[in-house]
Amino acid sequence: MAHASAQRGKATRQRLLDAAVALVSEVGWGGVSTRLVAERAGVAPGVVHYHFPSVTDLLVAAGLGFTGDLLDGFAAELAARAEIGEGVDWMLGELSRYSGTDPASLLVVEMFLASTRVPELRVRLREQLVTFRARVASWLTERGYRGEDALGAATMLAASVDGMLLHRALDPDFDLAAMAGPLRTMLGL
Amino acid sequence: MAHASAQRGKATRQRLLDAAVALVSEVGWGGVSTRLVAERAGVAPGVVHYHFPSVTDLLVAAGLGFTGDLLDGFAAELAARAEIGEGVDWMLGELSRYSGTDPASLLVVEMFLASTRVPELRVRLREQLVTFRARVASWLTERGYRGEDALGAATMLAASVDGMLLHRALDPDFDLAAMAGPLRTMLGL
DNA sequence: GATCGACTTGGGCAACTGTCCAAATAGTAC
DNA sequence: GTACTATTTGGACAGTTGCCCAAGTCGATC
Repeated sequence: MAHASAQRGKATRQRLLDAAVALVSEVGWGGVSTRLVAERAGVAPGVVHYHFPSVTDLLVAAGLGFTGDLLDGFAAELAARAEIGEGVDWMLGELSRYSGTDPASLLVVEMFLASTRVPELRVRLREQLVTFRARVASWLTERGYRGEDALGAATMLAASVDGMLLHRALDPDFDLAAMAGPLRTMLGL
Repeated sequence: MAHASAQRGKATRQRLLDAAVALVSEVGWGGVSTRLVAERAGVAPGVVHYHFPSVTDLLVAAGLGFTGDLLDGFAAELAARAEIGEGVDWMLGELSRYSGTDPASLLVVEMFLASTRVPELRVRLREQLVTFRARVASWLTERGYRGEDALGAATMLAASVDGMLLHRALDPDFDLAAMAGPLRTMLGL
């Protein structure tokens, strides 16, 4: 092999990314420090700036990796449903697994917020979102969506999901089941 | 008068609250420091801890004051509309004034996020939200909402609004007008 | 053996943080 | 004048921050 140290380096880099994902959820985007992420990854503080130009760069890379995987998985699951109603049911079931205060939800909201202050993050997160909306829209169309604007409905759907997560974080009694009616009505079911 | 200094004190306190509201939007909840907020308010750093036990207490008080006023105004405007359709139109028009990256929107999202780590903030912000949802639900009912669960619809509506703000922050091309269709359908119009 | 490259270490640096507090200020009451 | 209260000042304190870097480790190659 080329260099064994290069392989170890890749592994270290990945551990830093994983640690960053976990820590953004726990202490917030701005609460992740060089030493904290290094300790969590089990490496010396200096390693962080060897693998990444700055702490922000590490957080951007880690966050985008996470949301990219999340959206891909979400779109793939939707694609596996033969009817829109089935998809909505699956979606609400899936949504119930995210309390709004779980690590994944917190990371997503942190990224929305950080993207207003980190231009590169905003651009790339937007790309992921635009792609996702398009995939949902074509899924709707292929399943016989009867409304005029499938992309509009997909956009509304994606925004609603994040809004519900946001409100669920605040309100443990948030009635997710009660959302099924309005959601189905919105999609013409 | 009792004490002129007490009156000056109240004014200073208010300037600190105003400065905190502005700064949370600009630099984020975690980015507001003692000296930064003092400088913005035009006072010495020590004043902050004279009027508030901690910087967090200042931020909580400032944020809750802002969202309380915002939700009150929003509910009052809705109440002034005779029909649900009118209310939705007004809402979308109002929403277009919030880009998602404007100070008010950013403050709201910052508060959602901070509330996951500041218990007192979560409890009181939730109270404001629950009250707001109830006001919207009774507004819907009084205007002849035909669905089964007005509170569910109000909850979905409030969550959707915040979700749209979140997504609009990321995507300047977010088509608000295209949301009118799905929204009206959701409310049975 | 020696040499090379990639990676890792741990400490140094200036700048910043929240909180505290002795001292100063100023308006009110006697 | 003195006494009292409320507010304000600016510096002190220990702790943390991002980033940097000389020195070190370690496996691969000659």
